[in-house]
Amino acid sequence: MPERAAASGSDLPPPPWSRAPQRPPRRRRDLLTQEAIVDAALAVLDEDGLDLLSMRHVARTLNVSAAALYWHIGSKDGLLDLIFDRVIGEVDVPDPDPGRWQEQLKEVARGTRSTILAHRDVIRLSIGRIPMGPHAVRHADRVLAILRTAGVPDALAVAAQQLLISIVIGVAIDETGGGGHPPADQPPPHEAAALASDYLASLPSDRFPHLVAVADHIASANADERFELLLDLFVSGLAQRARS
Amino acid sequence: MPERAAASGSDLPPPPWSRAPQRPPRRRRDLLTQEAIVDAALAVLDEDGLDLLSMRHVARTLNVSAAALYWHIGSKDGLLDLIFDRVIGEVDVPDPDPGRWQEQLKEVARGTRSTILAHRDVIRLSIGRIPMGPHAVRHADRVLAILRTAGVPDALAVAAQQLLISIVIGVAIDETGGGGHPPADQPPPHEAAALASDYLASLPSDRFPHLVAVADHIASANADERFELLLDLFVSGLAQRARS
DNA sequence: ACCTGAACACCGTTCAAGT
DNA sequence: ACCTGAACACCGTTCAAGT
Repeated sequence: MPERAAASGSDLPPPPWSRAPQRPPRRRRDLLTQEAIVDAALAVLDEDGLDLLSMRHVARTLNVSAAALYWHIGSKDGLLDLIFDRVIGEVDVPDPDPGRWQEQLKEVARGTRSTILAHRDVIRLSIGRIPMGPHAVRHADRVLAILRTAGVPDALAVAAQQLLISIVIGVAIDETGGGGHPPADQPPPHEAAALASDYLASLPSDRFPHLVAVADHIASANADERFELLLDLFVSGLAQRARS
Repeated sequence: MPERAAASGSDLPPPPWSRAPQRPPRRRRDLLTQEAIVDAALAVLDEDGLDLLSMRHVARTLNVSAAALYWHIGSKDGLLDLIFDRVIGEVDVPDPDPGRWQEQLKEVARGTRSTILAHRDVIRLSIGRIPMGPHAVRHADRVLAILRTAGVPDALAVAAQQLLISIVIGVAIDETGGGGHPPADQPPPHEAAALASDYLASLPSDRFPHLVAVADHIASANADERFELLLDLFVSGLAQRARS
């Protein structure tokens, strides 16, 4: 685990429609800081899931009244914005090495996937949030660096950078099916997979011939391999375009 | 818009860990039906968004007490399961035409994308839900039919079917950034895009040289084109694997 | 300047009681 | 069998009041 990228300081101009107030990092010897609140909230997110992430719960964690949080983070949405950017900061992107750009892209994708899986519910939180905090901006710049330094034309580089994220998120969503913090009473991941393929195999094969025929392939499907397959299709296809 | 696939009747065995009770479609001349509740809830989802989709709200829509819903759908999670499967049923999958399998895969992807964009918040609702209702099962079988009839080996077909969904969802999430039903006070989609690229262009170019350099490409990026690019990379790469 | 307590308008769900 | 009303334990947010 790399330490959180500290370079992108908070001295940037505020992104548009930002919902968290800009507060100096620490004034006196107060109990609360934006950072401390984000820490606590992220812990709740990881341990209890998004559904149990309430202002009151986070406040209880910090031995503070719920209303106290509002002075620092403005609103729950503001807090979620901060959490999102914090998590983005956890994935590190290598300095460009033009000869290895295809492999570097894959490394970024793998890193992104693994931090998503480390904070499974961040994916639900991220939907509808345009990533434009300091860490998000830094991340985008560094991925673009890999592509542009390798000679990928700008328009294609922009598309590739955005598609890469989409791909990783899409696959991660599929993988958290049944996993993550279940909405209610779902069984644990592997048991769910077993139940699922049992169910598929039990379906009437005259109505669903193909599904029943491949039920065992579904059961034995490996998420890592599938992800690598997609990365391969994407990156090698991209390289082909970049050449022409 | 095709009518909802009616073939997959409710005479299937219940999927594992189903959270909605199985109720006969309509007993007497009661006020409520599972179907009527799903209709109402889907309307609320489309018009007001997931955050405003509450049992009480749906019940108000139907001139019924909130508690009345529970007899029919068991829980809110059960209702969300039913909505999810209903929406899946809206995308239609063509009968296999082996000579055109690559184009058919793309058609399915485009159809899935457009029904997601027609029910933008369904994507948030879908996370963590394993699609295994009658419509989901039918959908999977028909996509597998296209692949297997074309001679794609089973293991690859299963991977391709799952990756195709992941890809579409991933791209759709990216597109609903700022759109959908905003968490709170975000600006409308195109205004948000303008604000975003203005912000990117305003960043210090010594710290984010690549991002600033391509800010205009980001502003003029076309979601449809990007989607088609990804489809092309995916499907043609897949065809290549299938041949070897 | 930073934080508390109480209040407002909501939630999902249960459960006795009605018909 | 189907539905209501009231209740329980929660929410996010605001706001006067304290220090």
